[in-house]
Amino acid sequence: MAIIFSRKCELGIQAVLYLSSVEGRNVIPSEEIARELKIPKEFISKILQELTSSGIVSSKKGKMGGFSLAKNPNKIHLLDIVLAIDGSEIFSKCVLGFPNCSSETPCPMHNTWSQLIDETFKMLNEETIDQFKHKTLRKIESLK
Amino acid sequence: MAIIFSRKCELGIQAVLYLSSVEGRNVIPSEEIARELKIPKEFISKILQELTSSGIVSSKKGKMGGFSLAKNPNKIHLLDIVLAIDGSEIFSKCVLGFPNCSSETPCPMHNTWSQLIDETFKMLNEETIDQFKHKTLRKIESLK
DNA sequence: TATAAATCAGATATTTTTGTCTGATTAAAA
DNA sequence: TTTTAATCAGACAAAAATATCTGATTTATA
Repeated sequence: MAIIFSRKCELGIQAVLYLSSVEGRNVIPSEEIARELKIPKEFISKILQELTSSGIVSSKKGKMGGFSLAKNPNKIHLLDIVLAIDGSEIFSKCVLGFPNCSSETPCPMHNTWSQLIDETFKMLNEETIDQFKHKTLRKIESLK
Repeated sequence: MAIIFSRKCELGIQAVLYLSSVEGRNVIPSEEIARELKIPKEFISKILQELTSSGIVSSKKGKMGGFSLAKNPNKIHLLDIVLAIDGSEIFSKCVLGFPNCSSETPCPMHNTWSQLIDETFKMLNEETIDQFKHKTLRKIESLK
């Protein structure tokens, strides 16, 4: 099966969007994120640990601890999360899997594909997570 | 890691492009395809079997047997190969992995992503493999 | 008709991804 | 100061994707 982002990346984005959508609270325990997004607690806390170490999320240990965004949501781009979890390979890798694909020795699909990937990159790089707040709230609601 | 097409799909496209690029020969044994594309013979013949059963490639058993395209290369679209191997999920699946994503209950990225996926679909659906012949020949050459 | 060269089917092995568990550590609050 | 509720690290388990192996079958040709 073809996929775009790894499952970890999908859930990482979901969790960051969730953190950006809750207002007036300091930190959110992973139990709540898991419950609201209907995903396993252990898995999402693993992912949030990764995002903590890459500086997108920050964590507070101990009782009353949990996770929060490490910076202003208008400074967090979707691209940051994708790069932190899935890396940059998707933007450089040959779509047909040829080992030495480049503009010098392009694969048959190289040019057409580059355009699509460039657009995707731009979108992920331009969109910041604060732009999704209302959409996220609606989506969380629809999961109930 | 993020991916677009599965490895099987990448190699399936490579193999079909290879078959479309050889001229004046009836069938090509998987050993030759594997050698030219520098990939394992057993794996590519497994993939070609799948493409045979979906009518894109045809096979001839026994001595002097091998694989060939089942139809005119200007009738084979990239999309055909993708659908045969990876299925259609990539075109309908929620990019953030939400279970119930649709235009009624869209995820935050739904609209932006739909546009990119539509463009990708169009490209795969419009391009036929005969259009890649010269590019394929050059690429094969670069692998040597 | 025997041999050689190929596909093909199914089983098995390996690797990667996904998900779970356990226990250590931390910090708030009773 | 003890209990409780949380992160965090690392090991482990399960599932999926990727790759290999074996042997049966098919067919051309010597």
